Amino acid sequence: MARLTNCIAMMNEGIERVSQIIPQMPAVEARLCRLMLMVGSSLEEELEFKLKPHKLNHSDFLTLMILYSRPDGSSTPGELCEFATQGATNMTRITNSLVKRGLITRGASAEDRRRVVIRITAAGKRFVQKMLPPMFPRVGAMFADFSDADKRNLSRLLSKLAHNLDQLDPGTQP
Amino acid sequence: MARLTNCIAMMNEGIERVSQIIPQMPAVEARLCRLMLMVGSSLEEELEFKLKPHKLNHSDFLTLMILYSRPDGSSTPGELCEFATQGATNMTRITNSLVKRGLITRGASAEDRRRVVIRITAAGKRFVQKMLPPMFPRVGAMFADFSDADKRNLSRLLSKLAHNLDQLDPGTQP
DNA sequence: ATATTTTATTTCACCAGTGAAATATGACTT
DNA sequence: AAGTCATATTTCACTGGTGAAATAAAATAT
Repeated sequence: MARLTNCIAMMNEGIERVSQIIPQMPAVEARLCRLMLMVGSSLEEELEFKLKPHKLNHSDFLTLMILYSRPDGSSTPGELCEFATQGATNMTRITNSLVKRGLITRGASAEDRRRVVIRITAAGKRFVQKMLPPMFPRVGAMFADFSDADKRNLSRLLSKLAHNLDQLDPGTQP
Repeated sequence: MARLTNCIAMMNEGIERVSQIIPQMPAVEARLCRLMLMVGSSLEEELEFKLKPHKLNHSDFLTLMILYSRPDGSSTPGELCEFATQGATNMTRITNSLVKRGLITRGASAEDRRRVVIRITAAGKRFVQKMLPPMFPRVGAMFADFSDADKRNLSRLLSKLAHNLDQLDPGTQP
């Protein structure tokens, strides 16, 4: 049975009831937030499902993909934290785990001894090149009935929301 | 500085580079997925930020809100798991924590002794009614520059994606 | 040249979440 | 009536994530 759409229907009912009790609640916006969070959770679950056979989780995968996408295949824990929206603590743990699997290496920085240089290995690159293609059909299938205009619209609306979230964020205000 | 939009820019570059190495990658769809995940993460962070003064996390809040929105203010752990997309293990922990704070109660079911009835308390209702209004301005601000058509479009596209995810999900296929 | 502040990463102890197993109960089959 | 299977929840041991503190190094101020 259709779980996510069911949950969405129940969420709609719940928001409807709460907005009757608290009429000043911005129900349309609250509902959009909730919908975003639910779809996001489901996307994450779908990604973790695809990664499971490779014994990777989302964070491992993202870290590896960031390194793979770099021209020189390297970065630092600090940069990886920023790109992957992870804490330093956790990036240490993630990189430890990937080093252990021989997918990346950890080295000293020539210009700053505080820094660590993380680099994807040849085995890591092969691992990514092997892992990605089987994921493509399901990624395509998620948007099977989206027109080009739909995709552009979704992109525009999400980017706009991202910009608004940046304006709000207390953590990044100067 | 604008963190999320910066990460998005870097993600765009990364996807561009990977799609040059692996031309058969559905880059548009991969980018939309990644964008969804990033915006979702940021929404979650924004929500956790709003909840922090109340010493609640997202799961506690959602569980409490589901109970608050029910006509009779009650549910079972099994139902709560379904609505909140949580495991049974974690729902035990979440409900234990909310019981401890006096926001909900745990009782026996009259018709099925395997079941537990979770009910929001008067204190829990007051807590919700006090907690929600200060959240409204920032919820509204997230969509400050969205037209009504934008909101309807976002809703339509997310619902469509949700439906596609349900079609894909191996966990719920009959 | 020295002291102070800032930055980068790791370690530690903890929190939120999970899968497997245990327990109790209800439904179904024989 | 008894046995088997399914359901609901909790417990246990673990994983992935966090904030605070520790450590080392670089930048800045004096």
